[in-house]
Formats: sequence, C-alpha cells, structure tokens
Amino acid sequence: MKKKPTIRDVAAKAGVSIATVSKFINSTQRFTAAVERKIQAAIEELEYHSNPLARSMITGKTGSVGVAILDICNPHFTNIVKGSNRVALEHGYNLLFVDTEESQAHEDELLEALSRRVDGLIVSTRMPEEHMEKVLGFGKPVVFSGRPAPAGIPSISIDAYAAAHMIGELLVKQGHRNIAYLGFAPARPDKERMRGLSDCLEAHGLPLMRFEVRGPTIVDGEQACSSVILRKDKPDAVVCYNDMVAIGFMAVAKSLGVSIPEDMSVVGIDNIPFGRFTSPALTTVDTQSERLGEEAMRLLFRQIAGDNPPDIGHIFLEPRLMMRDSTAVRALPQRESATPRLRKRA
Amino acid sequence: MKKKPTIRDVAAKAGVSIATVSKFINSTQRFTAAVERKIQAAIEELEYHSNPLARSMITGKTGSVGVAILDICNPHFTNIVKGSNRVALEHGYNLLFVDTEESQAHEDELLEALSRRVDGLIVSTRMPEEHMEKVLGFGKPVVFSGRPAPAGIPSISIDAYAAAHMIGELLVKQGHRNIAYLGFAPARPDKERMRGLSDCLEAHGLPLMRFEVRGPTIVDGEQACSSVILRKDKPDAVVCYNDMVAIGFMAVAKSLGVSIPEDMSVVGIDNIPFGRFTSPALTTVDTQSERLGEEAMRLLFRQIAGDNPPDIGHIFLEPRLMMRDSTAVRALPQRESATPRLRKRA
DNA sequence: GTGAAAGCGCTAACAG
DNA sequence: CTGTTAGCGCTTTCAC
Repeated sequence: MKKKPTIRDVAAKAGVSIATVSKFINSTQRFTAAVERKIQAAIEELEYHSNPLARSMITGKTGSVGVAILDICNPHFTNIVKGSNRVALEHGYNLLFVDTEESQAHEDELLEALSRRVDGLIVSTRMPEEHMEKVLGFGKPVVFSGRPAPAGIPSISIDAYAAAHMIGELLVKQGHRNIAYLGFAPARPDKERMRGLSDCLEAHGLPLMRFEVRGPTIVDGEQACSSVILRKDKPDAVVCYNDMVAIGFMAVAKSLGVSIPEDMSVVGIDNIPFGRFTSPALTTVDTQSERLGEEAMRLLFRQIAGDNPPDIGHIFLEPRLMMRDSTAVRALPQRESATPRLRKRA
Repeated sequence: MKKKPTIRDVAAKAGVSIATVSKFINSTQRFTAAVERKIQAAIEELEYHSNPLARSMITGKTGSVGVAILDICNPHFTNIVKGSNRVALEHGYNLLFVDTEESQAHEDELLEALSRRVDGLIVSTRMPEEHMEKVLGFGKPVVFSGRPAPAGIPSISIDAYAAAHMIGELLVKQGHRNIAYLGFAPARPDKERMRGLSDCLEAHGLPLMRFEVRGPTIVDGEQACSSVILRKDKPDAVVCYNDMVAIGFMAVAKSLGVSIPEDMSVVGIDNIPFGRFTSPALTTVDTQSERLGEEAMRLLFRQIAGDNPPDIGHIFLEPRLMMRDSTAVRALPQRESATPRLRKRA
C-alpha cells in the first residue's frame, strides 16, 4: 500500500511544472515532443493516475451518474439498470446505484447525498409528486423514468395506457366477458393501466372488476390469488399489475385446481425474460425496460452536455403485445348484447 | 440552479469561523448552546449541505463502495447486489456499480478508475488470477467473492465442490447411472463443480459425461440442449452450470419431446427465485446469493474499519439442496455392477 | 510553449 | 471553547 504519486511527483520527475503536466494529461494543450516524452515517461514510471476527486472539485464534473430504482430484484428494473449502464459506460461514466426499496423513508436524503456525487440522476421510483420538485432543487440534471415530469424536465416511460388498452382488446377479442385487474395502487403506472383497461372494456360495454395486490412481487401475486379465484363470480381473465404478480398468481391458481388458460386467462405486463418459461408461457406486454434505461440515460447525457432542446416533454415508448399461452379464446356462453367492433381512437 | 452555499457562507451568516462550523457538522466537538443554535439556524436557512467531494479529498474516505459483477441480469448477481446494497446502506455507504459483461476488455482500467472513487471493492467477476494482484495494488480494501483470494485477502463463496457433490449424491440415489455435466469452463466455479460431481460419481463407480455451454445464460442453455439430447447415449440426468442454463435447457428439451423428469432429470445451481415457477419446478442447490453479498460487504467493512483478524482466509457458505420436480427416481434398467452404497467422507 | 499563483470546499493541527 | 493557518491534488487564468 505505497502512497499514490501525485501530479507533483510527476512534474518533479519530468522536470516540468505541475501546470504543464496537468495540461498534458487533459490534452488541453500540446507541448514540444521532448517535454511530452518526458512527462509520459514519468507517468509510466510512477504509475501515476490522476485523482478524480481532486479534479471533480475543480471542474464540478464527477464522471458518475446516479440511478435510483425501486427494487433491483424485479427484472424490469434490472433491465433498466442494464440499459443505462451500457450507455453510461459508452460515455465513460460510472453508475452510482440506489435501491430505494430498502429505504423508502430516507429516499430524499439519500438522493440529496447522491446528487452531490454525480453529474446527473435518473429517478425511477415511486417518489411522491412533491418530492420531484425537491429533487430538481438539487441543481443537477434529472430525468424521470416511468412517469411524466414537471414541464421542461425530460421523462420517459412506456405508454401504460396503450399497453393496458391493448391487453383489453386482446381479451375481448378472445371472448372474455368477465375481466379483472389485479392492480397495485401505490405504484405510479397503476392508474394509467387501470384507465387503459377500463376505457377499453367500457367501449365494449364490459365491466371491470378490480382486485388489489400488496406489492408488485411474485409472493404478493401468490397471496392475492385465492381471493380472486375463490369467488362465486370469478373472472374469466385477470390482468396482473406486472409479470411478477402474474407468475405468482398462476402458480397458486394451478395449485388450487384452476387451469390456465382453460378456466381463466392471465396476462402480465413488462415481458420479463422468465415469462417465456412459466407454464403456461405468460402472455404479456413488452415494456422495453432495457431500452427505457438506455433512452433515459441518453436524455440525461443530453442534459449534462447542455444541448437541451427547449422542452422535450414526456417520451413514450411503444408497448408490444406478446401473445403466449396464458390466454385463450373463450367460447362465449351467451352472446347477449355484444357491442359492435367499433374502436374508439385513443 | 442557484449556487450551492459553502461552509464559508454558513460561517459568515452564523458569525463564527469556518473551523467551528466544520467541527459542528462532523460533531467532532461541542460548542456553547448559543453558537450551536446560530450555526444550526444558518445551515437551515441556507439549506447548506456539505460537499462530500471536498471532504473526501481530505479525509481520504469517499463513503462509497464498489461492486463489480459479471452480469446484473443473472438473478444470482442481482441478489448479490441486493445483499451488498443492504449492508452498505446500513453503514451509510453508497454503491458504485460495475457490470463487467459490457466491458470485459477494459475491466482492470475500469476497476482502477473505480478504485479511486471508493473506499473498498467487492469483486465478483471472472477476472484472471494475474489481475487479482493488480486490483490489490490499487491500495484499497478488496474482497473477492466467488473464489478464493491470495493469502491474507478475504474472500467468500459458496462451497461449489460440496454443492456439486450433493447433486451427485441425489442423482445416484435416485437411480441415475448416466449423468452429464453441462458446464461452462471459463467460469470460475466451473472446475470445482465438475470436480465435486465427478468425485462423487467416481466413488459410486459411475462415469461422467461433460458438455459445454457457450455462456451462463438461458439462451445458451437453449442452444446447448439439442447436442446433448439428440445423442444415442443420451444421459438420464444432466446437471447444468446454473439455473439459467437449466431453464433454457428444459424448455428446449420439452419442445423436442423429451419430458422432464420422466425421460431425463435436470438440475441447476443457484436457486434463483424463478426456478420454482418453471415446469417442472427446477431442482437445484441454493447458493445463498443474497447472503453472499451481505457477508462480502461485511467483510469489506471490517477491512475498511481496520479491525482485520490477521488472516480470515476463504469463507465458505453452505449449499442447500432444493429438491423439486425436475428430478425423479429412475427405475434401474439393468442392475449390473451396482456399487455398494458406501459414502466416502468429504 | 511553459510556469507561478490562486484557489475548489473542506478538515486538521495548533494556538489562543 | 473558538479561530488561524495550512494544505488535500488538481485546474486555470495570466504572465513570461
């Protein structure tokens, strides 16, 4: 653990001033070949690496960006991290990572502390409206993902309304008449998903039941299952808040003797990689999580670079339906007042 | 984006010296109530928050720890991150995150840069032996996870040998006689897993076939499947490098008409959460990924704090067999030279 | 081209 | 108890 050489050591060894070394390192200026060679030699000999902290203090740039997410164990967020990390790396940036789940209470303190160590922030949590202003007050570029941001602040998300609407159309087309949404109200996109679904069903003259899950995880999906499956008027299709919930739900449904999709269709949202491997394979909507992370990071770098188109507004990523085997065409028991196939334009 | 107040502003407003403010902030000293009140007031009025970079430069402590992993999309690593994050948070530390997959080539440069911004490092990648010394040369505390480290450096992993041995015992006991290992040679634990398995089988007088997968992912498991399943002498059980590979393998096997576990048993390693939800549910060995992350981080903090028991050596976490439905008892076709059920002690 | 000097915001002796 | 004084390692005018 020998002491790290400083710029001063290099300057001494090369027989030049520290200013010269600094300029050489940052290639802010060229020098005579002889000088450059000497500096280079000194650097290599000493194995000098400049101290990023000291540099940051002066330049105000840290070379890191922060990403705050809800729960790294949810593949949706994992993919966001993957995507943002890729782009950050391309720009030579490090990723500072905050998993909020562990510490919702202190989220803003954490973010405040974080904001001092990074050049910008991607926030992808359930943070209440009021806090957003506070985060913006940190004075660092921010992009919000998963929700619209205040005017002038870039944000990006999937079109949750469209996603849910899509699912509704599919289910209706397949002949389901008794559709339920197993939602998670505290989550940001829940409202939009609910709205997309109910708008769609309403247009077809169909009702929508709503159930609630305690959290957006597999375990919560498992726990919620019985309460919807054991009802007299149980739905013939349930749209789950996300794939995790759907996976848990399906597992318990099966164990309770309800077969999917024969007795009941199940659909998730997110298109996590494992959805292909459940049994039956999960029908879902792809929310392009990884791309979301990438684009969010690009948006952030655009801000950091300062070339901000005046008001980007909110960017929507297009959802894509992934039809698999957890949904099936239902033979209509009675074709009572089937509304005509008129689509309302979004 | 108004300018951040500095300690000087606070001192001026409170009518004391900056040293006093500094000591107050770090609670390195108490002052008269009047002074403390004035400082506190000034801080709140100005919304002052000390600049961690400036502090770091002097104290040499950054308040961040780095975690380098292979691929955040593999739940095994996701859980490691989850675990280390939890512990880091408890200690008031931030997590700087490096996903090596994206950048294997520059791994050491990346780590070197990272090492300057953190107080310690957890390295959980495939980094070649030689590089480990280099990483240690950064002069920061390091703990290696997933492999033994050079003498004196703490490291932690699951007991891969024991894990594989366990699986071997199970399969033999279930009557499998034709066992294959679908390994991934470049991975660190591969050798130990192979050894554990083959030692076990050898003790029972059984052979071990070996196949190779191109990577440790689901897709690679899918791709490798046909080459082992379409053989004349196809195994009656295959042990996969990890759960991801096993999941891919099972899916393709099914689609190729080989039913699991009736025609062939499949077992994974890691016990990722989704293993419960494949069909059939995956038999595997729990490698306690989250705990691994936690313990690694604890080890790191012990080093950072400086109270290092002389030589911790390598810590092994105990694997646990998770018997599920992808393995089944096999009726022995011919009971030729069945070795007696003698167990060799590990 | 090159170097001297003035800090970035903060902490750590050391005086008083 | 409180303040003064040096820097941490580096970048950045601004002279030479």
